[in-house]
Amino acid sequence: MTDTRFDPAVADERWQRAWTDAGTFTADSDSPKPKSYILEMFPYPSGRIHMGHVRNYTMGDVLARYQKMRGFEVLHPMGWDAFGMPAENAAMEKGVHPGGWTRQNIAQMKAQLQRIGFALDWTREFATCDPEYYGHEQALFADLYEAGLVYRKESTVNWDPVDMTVLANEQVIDGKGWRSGAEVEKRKLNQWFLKITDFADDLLEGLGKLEDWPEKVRLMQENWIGKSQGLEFSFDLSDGGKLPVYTTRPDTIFGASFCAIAADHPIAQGLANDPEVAAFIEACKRGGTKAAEVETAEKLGYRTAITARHPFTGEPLPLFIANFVLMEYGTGAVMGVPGHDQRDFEFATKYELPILRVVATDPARAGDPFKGEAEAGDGVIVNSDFLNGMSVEAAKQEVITRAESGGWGEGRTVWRLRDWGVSRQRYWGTPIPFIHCETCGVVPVPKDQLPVTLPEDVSFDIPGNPLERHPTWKHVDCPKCGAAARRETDTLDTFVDSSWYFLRFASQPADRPFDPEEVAKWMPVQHYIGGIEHAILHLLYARFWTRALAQIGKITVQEPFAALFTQGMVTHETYSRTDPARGVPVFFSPEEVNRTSEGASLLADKAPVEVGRVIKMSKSKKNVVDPDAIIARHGADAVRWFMLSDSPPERDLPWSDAGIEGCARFVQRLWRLFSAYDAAAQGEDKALDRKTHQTIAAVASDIEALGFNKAVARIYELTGMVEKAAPSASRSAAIRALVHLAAPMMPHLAEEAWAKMGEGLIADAAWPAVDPALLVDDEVTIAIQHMGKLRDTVTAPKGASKDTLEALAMASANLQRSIDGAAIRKVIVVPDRLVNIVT
RNA sequence: GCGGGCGUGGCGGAAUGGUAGACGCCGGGGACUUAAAAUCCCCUGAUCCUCGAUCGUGUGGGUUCGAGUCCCACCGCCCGCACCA
Repeated sequence: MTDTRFDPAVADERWQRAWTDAGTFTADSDSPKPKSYILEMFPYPSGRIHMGHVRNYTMGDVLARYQKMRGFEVLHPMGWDAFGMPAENAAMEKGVHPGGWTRQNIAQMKAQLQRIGFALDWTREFATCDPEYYGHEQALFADLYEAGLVYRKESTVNWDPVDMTVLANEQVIDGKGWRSGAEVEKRKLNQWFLKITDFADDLLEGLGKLEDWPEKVRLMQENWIGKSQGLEFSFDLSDGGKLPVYTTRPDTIFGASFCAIAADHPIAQGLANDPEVAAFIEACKRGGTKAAEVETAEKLGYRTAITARHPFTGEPLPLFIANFVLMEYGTGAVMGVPGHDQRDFEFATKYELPILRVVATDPARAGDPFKGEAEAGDGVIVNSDFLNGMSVEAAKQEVITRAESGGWGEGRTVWRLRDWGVSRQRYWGTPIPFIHCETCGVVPVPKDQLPVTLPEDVSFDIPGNPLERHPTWKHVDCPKCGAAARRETDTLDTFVDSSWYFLRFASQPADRPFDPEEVAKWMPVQHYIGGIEHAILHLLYARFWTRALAQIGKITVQEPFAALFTQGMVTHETYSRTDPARGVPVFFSPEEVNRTSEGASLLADKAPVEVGRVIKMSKSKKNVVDPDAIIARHGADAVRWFMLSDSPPERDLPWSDAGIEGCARFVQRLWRLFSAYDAAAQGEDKALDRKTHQTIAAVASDIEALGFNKAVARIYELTGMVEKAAPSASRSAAIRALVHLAAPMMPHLAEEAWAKMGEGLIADAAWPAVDPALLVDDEVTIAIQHMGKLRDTVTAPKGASKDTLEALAMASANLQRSIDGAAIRKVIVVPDRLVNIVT
């Protein structure tokens, strides 16, 4: 072989075409092989692939290629989460159509992904904005409506009066619309909801079985679902009314010294004809909802003339309207127990209300004063009549039992999770397939009329929903009575689109969303890989949607993703200078900067720039490296190798020029080694055989555990050893093994090498078999310790007896010098490991 | 405030309670070359140094023959949630 350099510019494209032509990665549902479904979170088509995508998809790609080599029929698809606001923003800013803009972005990004050589089944590609896709989604939505899992209700939303649209909470910044900057209003609108709360218990329960999900994500979902158990009961009010409250601490009921209701509680509203009350309610509304504001906000209350009668003592408790009580949670009213709730403590201190101790560490301390804060911890109930001496847990039960038998309250489970509002006053989304008729009410669009497609002729020159003001689109006849009716102009939250796409990848008949039997062959997804930012919303919605479809009999699987992996971000240091006039940093991109080991300077003026922290690549900090440029320069395999090296996949990966250059060098180094392959070499090299087989086994288990950085390190080790080895049959076998080990990670290089030493495509080859006999060394290094400190090492045969090892150790001069004649009290021998002498 | 994670060389990081720093990057020295690139070899935690020794995994304790790893307390950084009764 004469090639001394591997040329990715030629090889990458050659093998990408070879895989496409052979249909290498086309998944066959009818294959008798065991199935493996590998999925990465599909991208939003923003226009460019970024390093985060490359890292995400490289990990999935290694798994997919490895699984294929292990004999699995692999489904590894790709598509586009194509609806959403950026397309409408582009339409407004550039005067382009959202559809055209999105399609163009998809074409660009697909070409980019193909240049990285991912083992994707492109025959299953789709975009959520394809009418074929969202039409099936509309059908599923209608099915869920029929099953009672979709409903409409009036709810309060964030309304941007300038853009004339509903905003998600995340789009409200300091009370203003993120685009328009206008003061956001609270509006009551009729909205579509999905009944996710029906599944709250099941979604929570299911988390316990997701053993291959990160603990962190499970906890985040658990907190989000927010199950709490307590007592709901009613106070009799002095004005003759009743006040239902909810508490998780019924055990502290004897410590209650006031009641408080939310500003938008009906009782507070009823008092609002008093101008003082009205003013207080207004003041509460003005209070910000931002985390920082909430934390520092003072507890404020308005004392009404009403009192509430304590259910056990009969004491009258003052009723306050308070700014810290939320109408959305529980009953919008609380009993205040200042001794054992920090908020109530602050409130009681300000308004000089009694602070009673009803829980103490032991009964003798029932009179202890509080030390400036509430005591929310466990203990024994005191100062509480019949509850005295009980544990907190027992007292909770006792109070609930008495309330239930007395008929004035009952045990209740309350969830933090709310039903999922899916209405968006937007154009670029799935039209909600319903028609509003004066006489028939809300009528689903008949299935044979789906999809309800988006009109093409829309304008974005003025704010608001283009569907709403389209001249003809919304005017339709009622499917039931035929009278003139109005089409729903809201579209679905794009999270709906991503809640079932993995099912459509598994099976895509034309006439139905998916085929249940086909889906059952592939689901659940074996490895789902994506960013931690989707820990709650997307992953919770997808789990819910899967359950909902199972409940209405569409599928049998309950959990969509058997294992979840959340990968770290790709980061880069930042380069900046402080603008002397405005005092703010001005950032420079890596291309504008000359980075040396000492520091960094701007290429333009040679003057230094400040090297900032290593943070996530972002346009605003200009610390972005474009994958295309890197691939053009170093080839796809070097980039893939970099993505897998060094950092554990769940942690952040700092990008560096030196790092990618090192990877490119290693690609060439491997190429030289592969080029030196000699099929005819003779002779055995037992040590190398051992190393080869140990490496094959270790790389396999590392990949299976997604420990790509460790697999990479082992490949480096074996490479080093093979390079130093003399020619032999063992060395040739090691080189062949290395091609296989490299194949999932550096597929183009591996194919190029395999073309010269093997048959067919390495992508189709089997993972090399391991000889168990070669996995164990016949010689081991034994550590010789004195008092646990290393004094010497010695080589011994594997499995040597304890006596042999002890004798070997005692013969060590270094050990004897350390012992220095002291009496030996104990000898610890760990076979094949160490000998420790205790004196 | 609540919940979670992480602290190991100049850097990214290895290490079933058993030789800390595998592997990579950076750096230093050398070989080859007219020269450079490429490649190859050696060194590279700190201190004292001749063998070798001492110290060393955020800090302080503890368990153990032996602790980066287990336990307790603390410090720092990062992430998520947050007036959820």
